Amino acid sequence: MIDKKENTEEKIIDAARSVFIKKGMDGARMQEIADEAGINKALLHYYFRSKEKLFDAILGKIIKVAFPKISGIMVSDADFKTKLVQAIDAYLDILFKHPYLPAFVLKEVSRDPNVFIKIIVKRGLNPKLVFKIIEDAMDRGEIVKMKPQHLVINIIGLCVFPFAARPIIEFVAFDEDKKATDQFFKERKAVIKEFVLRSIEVK
Amino acid sequence: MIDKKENTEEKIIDAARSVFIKKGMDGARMQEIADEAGINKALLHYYFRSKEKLFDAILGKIIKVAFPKISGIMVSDADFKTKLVQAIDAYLDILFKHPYLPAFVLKEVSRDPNVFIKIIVKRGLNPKLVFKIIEDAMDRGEIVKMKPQHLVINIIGLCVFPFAARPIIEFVAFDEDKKATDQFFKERKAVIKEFVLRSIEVK
DNA sequence: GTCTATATTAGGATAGAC
DNA sequence: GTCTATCCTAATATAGAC
Repeated sequence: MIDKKENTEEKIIDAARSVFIKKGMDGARMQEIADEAGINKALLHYYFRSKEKLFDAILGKIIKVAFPKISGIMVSDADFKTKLVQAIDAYLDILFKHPYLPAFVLKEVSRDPNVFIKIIVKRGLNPKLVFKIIEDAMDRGEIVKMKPQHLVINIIGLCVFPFAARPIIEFVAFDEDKKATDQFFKERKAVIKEFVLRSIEVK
Repeated sequence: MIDKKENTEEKIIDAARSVFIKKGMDGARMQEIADEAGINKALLHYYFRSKEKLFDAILGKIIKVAFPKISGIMVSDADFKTKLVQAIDAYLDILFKHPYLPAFVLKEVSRDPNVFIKIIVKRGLNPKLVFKIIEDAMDRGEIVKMKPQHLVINIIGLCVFPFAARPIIEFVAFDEDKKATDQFFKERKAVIKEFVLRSIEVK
C-alpha cells in the first residue's frame, strides 16, 4: 500500500535536498525550500531550527550516497582486476543515479571541508584496507606498481570529473547537443574500464 | 622602479579575486572584498557598479587562465605522443600555479553555466582542431582508437580532479598529513603521463 | 502542526560631504 | 577619488493565533 500522503518532514527533506543540490548552501533560500515543499518558512523553522541545521541534516544523507563503502567489493576474494571492474561499475551506477552529486560535493567541500571530515569520521570510512589490497595485488605482480592512492584517485577522477563538468563538456565538446552528450556519458563505463585496465596491465 | 603604491582598481581586483575564489559568487561579501582591499564598500561600488559586474570582471580573467589554449602545442608537427606529454606538462604547470582554479570553476559553472559559455565563445576557444589531430593520430595507428572527447576528458579529469578534491584527499587518503599530500601532488605529473601513455598504447 | 504576521539582521547599493 | 552615513530589499528567524 502506497503512502499517498508522505509526512511533512519527508517533504521538507526532499525539497531541501533538491534545492541545496541545485544552489548549494550559500545559494539556497529557505523560501524556495518552503515553496518546493508546499509549506511556509515558519514551518520549516519549526522542524529544523536553522538553515545550517537543515543543511547538515541533508548533507549527512548525501554523503552516505556520495562516499559509498566500495570496500565491500574489494575485500571479496575474487581476482583483483575483476573486483576493480566491479567497483568501477558500482561507483558509476551511483553517479548515473545521482548525477548532481559530484558538483555538489566539490562545491561544499571547498566551502567547508570540516563538515565533511566530521561526517566521514562518523561513518567510519577508512580506505586503508583498500590501499592494502591494491598493494598486495601489485606485490603479486597482477598490476603495475604505483602508490595506491594514485590509482584510486585516478579512477575516481575519471568517473567523477565528467559529471561535475557536464555543462562545460556539453558546450565545448558537443556544441550543446544534449543527445550526443548523453551518448558520451553512456559510453563512459566501458571507456573507463578499458582505460584503467590498459594502464595497470603488466607488460 | 617598483610601483609601491598600486592603484585602487588593482587592489580591488586582487582582493575580489581572492575572496571570490575562496567563497564563490554566492558566499562572497562586498564588505569582505572592501576590507581585503583596504577600502570601503562605497568605493567598491564606485569602481564596479554591482557585485555581479565585479564578479564578471574577475571571472573573465580567471577563465583565461583556467581554459588555456593548449591547441598551440597540439598543432605543432612533433610526434603525437610527444605533443600529448607536452600538453599535460603545460596544463599541470598552470594548475600548480593556480591550485584553487578547479574548485572555483566547477563551483561557478554549476551555478550558472551561461556565464562561462559567453566568455568561452568570446575567447574563440574551439577544440575541434584538437579532436581532429587526435583522430588523425588514431587513424595512423599511433594510439588506440576511441572517441577523441573521451581521451581529452580523461586527461583533464586526471589532472583537474585531485586539485578540486584536495581537502578530501588530504584527510581520507593521507590522514591530514599535508607533507604527504604535497608529495602526492608532486608525483602527479609523472603518474598521469605514464598512466595515459600506457592506456593509449597500441599493443 | 500549521499558518499569518512581524521582528531582526545582513548585505547590496546610493547620497552627499569632502 | 574616497569617505561616512543611510537606504532598501532580501533573507533568516520568531511570536502568537488557530
